[in-house]
Amino acid sequence: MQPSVDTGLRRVILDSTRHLLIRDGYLSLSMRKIAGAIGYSATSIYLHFENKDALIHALIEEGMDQLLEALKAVEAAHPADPIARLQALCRRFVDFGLENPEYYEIMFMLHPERMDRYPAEKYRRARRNLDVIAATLAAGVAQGIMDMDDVRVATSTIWGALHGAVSLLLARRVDVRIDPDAFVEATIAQTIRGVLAPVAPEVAEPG
Amino acid sequence: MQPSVDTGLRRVILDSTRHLLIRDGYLSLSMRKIAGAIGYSATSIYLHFENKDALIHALIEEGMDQLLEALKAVEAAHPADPIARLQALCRRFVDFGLENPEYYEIMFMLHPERMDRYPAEKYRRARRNLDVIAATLAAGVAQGIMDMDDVRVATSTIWGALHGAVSLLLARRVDVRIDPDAFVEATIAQTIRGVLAPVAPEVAEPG
DNA sequence: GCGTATCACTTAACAGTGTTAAGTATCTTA
DNA sequence: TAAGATACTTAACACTGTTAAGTGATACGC
Repeated sequence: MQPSVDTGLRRVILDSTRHLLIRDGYLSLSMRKIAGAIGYSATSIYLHFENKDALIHALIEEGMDQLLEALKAVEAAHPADPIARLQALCRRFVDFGLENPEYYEIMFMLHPERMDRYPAEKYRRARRNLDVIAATLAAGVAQGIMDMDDVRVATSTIWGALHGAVSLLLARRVDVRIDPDAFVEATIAQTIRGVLAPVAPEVAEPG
Repeated sequence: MQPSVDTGLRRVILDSTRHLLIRDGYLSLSMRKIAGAIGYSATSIYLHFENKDALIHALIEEGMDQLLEALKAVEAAHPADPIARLQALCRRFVDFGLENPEYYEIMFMLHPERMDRYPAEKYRRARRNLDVIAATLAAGVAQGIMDMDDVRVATSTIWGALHGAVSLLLARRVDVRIDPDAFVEATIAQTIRGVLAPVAPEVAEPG
């Protein structure tokens, strides 16, 4: 589909588009604007990307990889305690969204219909991020400190809760009288609580 | 701003726009398309609405009122038990989103920047929906069967979790191997669990 | 060296968008 | 009957993504 040889311009387009996206937002991102920024005609972009959606897809992939890297780092930093790891993963996900709002928007807030149907292969790429959470939940269940009906479903509900919090914050839909940090804290706390195993009632705590 | 006398055309525009929105989606909604549907020129719409955003705002208000009505009905159906009421409210919210995806999209998934700044008065209108949840939480706390640091924050986190679930489902971002109903069930269950008061440990259950 | 093909790009254009300025009937009122 | 308001229209502007056709340079086979 794309020319197998990377002429260099493809890379330039990607970098420039990312820059414009972060600076001006997705809404004002146009092919002609990108073209102007790189000093080429708008149609030259079509020599390197099938259409605008394909260009955005490429950026989404970059964002997914970036997020995965961040989550992997968190995972490595908390090898022992799945609860602490889950908490740190949640926080990192939320922070990623709040720190990269334009990236988060194209990654998670655009409809597949609005985008050209997001190809299955790229869905898989996105799902790798969830796998980090799923692995943490599985570890928690294995250690007996977490409890849930289905790890896969729980992974998605956690993701949903975090995504809801991030997208409401980004859209400035949360009541201004509520401190955003408190909102995030409460969301994560509720998320963690939802998967904790109930304290074993028959065994008295030592001391 | 708008002519104080409702000429009738304003109402026709609103009805036709709602119809087109539901049938074809927000993405393909254009002023000329609306104009064609009502048999007037596109510019005639501007005699009744300041711009496209104002027209969408009017539909959002309708949607908010519709949702409020639904939530109020749920509230009335569960006057005694705040937990059952909260559960029913959550389900009704999710169902509203899934049953009215196009409405839900303009109501909750459009950015305020993307829209003309959503006027404060209308934010208040939207917030009335949350007040129903907040009142239920307050009732639960008063009865000692719910527990949370801050009712307002908890209201928003619940809303966030539900909104996350709905928007992921609408965007078809949830793993296809996961049953949507199970996903919704788990989300609501987790949401409820997050606000329940811990079972008093010193009092043994009867039997 | 010559002709041809290919590559990387351009210009021009199409069909669409929201929106504004100016024009035109019709109906009301002094 | 003249003036003015009302409710609409047409034409146009500046933008959008995208495609078809054209251009100039470079590479390649003979």
